[in-house]
Amino acid sequence: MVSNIDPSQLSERSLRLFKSLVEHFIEDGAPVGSRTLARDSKLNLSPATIRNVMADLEALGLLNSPHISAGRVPTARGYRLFVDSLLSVDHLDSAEVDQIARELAPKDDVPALMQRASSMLSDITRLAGVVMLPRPEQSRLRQIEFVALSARRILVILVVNEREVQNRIINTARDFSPAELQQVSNYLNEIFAGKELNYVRATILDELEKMKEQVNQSMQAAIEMAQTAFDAEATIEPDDDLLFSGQTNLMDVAELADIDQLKKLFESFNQKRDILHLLEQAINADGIQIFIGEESGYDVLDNYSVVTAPYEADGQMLGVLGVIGPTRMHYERVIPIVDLTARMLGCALNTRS
Amino acid sequence: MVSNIDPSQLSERSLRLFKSLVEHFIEDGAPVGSRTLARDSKLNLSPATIRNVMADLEALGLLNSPHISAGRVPTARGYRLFVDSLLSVDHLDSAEVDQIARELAPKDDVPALMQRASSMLSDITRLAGVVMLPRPEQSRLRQIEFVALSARRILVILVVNEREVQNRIINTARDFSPAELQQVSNYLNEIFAGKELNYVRATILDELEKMKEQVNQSMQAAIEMAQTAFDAEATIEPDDDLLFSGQTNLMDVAELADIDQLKKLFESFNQKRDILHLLEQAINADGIQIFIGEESGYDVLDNYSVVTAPYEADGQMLGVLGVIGPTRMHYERVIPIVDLTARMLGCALNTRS
DNA sequence: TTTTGCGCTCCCCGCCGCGGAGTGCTAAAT
DNA sequence: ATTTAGCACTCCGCGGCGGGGAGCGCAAAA
Repeated sequence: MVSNIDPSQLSERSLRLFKSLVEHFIEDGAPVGSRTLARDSKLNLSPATIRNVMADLEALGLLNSPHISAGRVPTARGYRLFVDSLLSVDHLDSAEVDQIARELAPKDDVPALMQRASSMLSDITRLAGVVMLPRPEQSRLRQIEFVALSARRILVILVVNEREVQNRIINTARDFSPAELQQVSNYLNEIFAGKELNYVRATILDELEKMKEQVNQSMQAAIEMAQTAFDAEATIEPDDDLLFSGQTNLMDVAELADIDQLKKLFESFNQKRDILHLLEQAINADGIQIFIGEESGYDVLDNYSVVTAPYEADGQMLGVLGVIGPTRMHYERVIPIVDLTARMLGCALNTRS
Repeated sequence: MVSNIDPSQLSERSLRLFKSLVEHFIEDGAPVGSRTLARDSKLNLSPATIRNVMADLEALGLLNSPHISAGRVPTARGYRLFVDSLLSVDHLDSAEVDQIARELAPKDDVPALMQRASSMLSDITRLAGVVMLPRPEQSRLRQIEFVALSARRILVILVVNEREVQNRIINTARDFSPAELQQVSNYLNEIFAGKELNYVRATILDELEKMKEQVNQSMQAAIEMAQTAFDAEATIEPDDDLLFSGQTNLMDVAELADIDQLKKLFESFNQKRDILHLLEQAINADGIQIFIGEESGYDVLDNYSVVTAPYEADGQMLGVLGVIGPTRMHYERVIPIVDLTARMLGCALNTRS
């Protein structure tokens, strides 16, 4: 990877011109020429001077021109400099703050909250929103409960990691009375509460098999039931831990990009893998992290930028959310929105006690 | 709506030519002219004759030409005649049958099964797949349970309609002991089990408010808790009862359609409303139903056809699934695939006792 | 160091003309 | 009475052409 530009290498004037150019390009999407820049930037300079400056900036890899006689366009490296050192972040107006606060009111369940966070991001920014759901690095079984639906259909409830609840219906070979169920769950909770779920799954078969001989007959059936329960649970892996929304917003903006590229992007949304990897890189960043164009390392994301922020609750990192849009996006608006959303979502998830 | 064409109005020859034309167009997507048709159809006719026939077919509204000197293209009405009276449905080869059977093996939970049905449809047909989930016409509360997570965080479990489980965490104003919780759930089950969920929600506030004065203090708190639980539940409505997949497949095929139209289509997938209405029309059809182009009545679906089939298990209609693609699709393949998938899915859902 | 002036490049757009594909019509053939 | 052949016509798509516009680099002047 090529090193980034240190802004102190450049004169004040170059920086101002560069900033002006990037802003201009973000606004119009058309290559910016020396004349326009001369007109719009406050500095009173002639186009020719500006051309010289631009040639220097191009030599540094901050700009390039699509054609010899077209204006200049920022490169990924250029955006990087812009974002890191030149950008003045917008102050969100209170209407927007209100909207975010309202949408993220902690009034209902976690998945719905995530969903709303994602669609809110895409609505406000008019780009694609994405939220990575809390992926439990390790799942500790907190509690297991059985509820009788009918004599032989039993609802198994697993509470994992404070927040997460999984449930599943199993069928048993014989009838169980509510009292028995209570007994079984007490028993299992005693043994397994606080244990790591994979460990539970890995060892439960052996362990229980051994115990089986030592306990009474009613307990044997119970043990078999537990085996069924955990075995079945093994298939439930939180695979869909990425929520997108507003993908269609990208169809407007991709005036530039052809449909093939768009298709590739959408497909990578569906497969989730690449985006997931990218977001995982961002989870340890403290605060906003931005991947610009080819920086991400995934070629579907060339020409796109991803603005992310991790969110945490109760002092624990939970996941990452963000926005995907063209490199040419209004960073000064998007950044504070993503930032605020992450913090608000954190609050909404906080000590839901 | 304009009446459809009765095939007996037309000569054998016209029908054969028409069929040949439609097949040709489905294959290439280019308007079909008299020369090509003369070459490819078995009938030994000169282009001139065929031109006459085509002019008649156009007068009937089965064909039209994009421009005066272009070939002919089938209209929606034309496709309708083709599909209803001329189409010979493919026999699926056993590999495909196997694939469908394998993917729909009833080995895990209902949502995952639906998801797989949808993505399988889109994979096999290379179009967009859609599955409408069983929408419970009415939700009867079967059972309610409380599980203490900590003293003030309580997991509420609602079992609805035999199959469905909803859960939700609420926070209480004061501590509850497990025994108390048991008491509360017994109490609520006694009153509300078997009642319709909307009714429960509608009346619970009043009812409980009245009772409140008559019971002891511990019960009062319990009642408040129940209010919280049901009130919160009110927001959980099975809204996501439509599963799409393979939307990106449509981006290849839409060579014809511009990106705006595609965007509108994708947006209507997201909003679900229109597609939902359309599928609801199909739920009472017995077997395959096809909406061709403008027939659907939704203008986002102009130029697209929807092939649907309802699926049922245990003798009860559960929902509808299908495929969305360009009007110019290989109906003879898509139809048996949708049909088989619906039947297989029905089997997989059958008596999941 | 900045500006002016100049020549040059390249894109964009409208225009033209042509070949190809296909049509409709009429008159001849079957 | 059909079917076919012939013909004139229409329309699309494409490539080439040319002018206008925007922009650049360079060199010489300020």
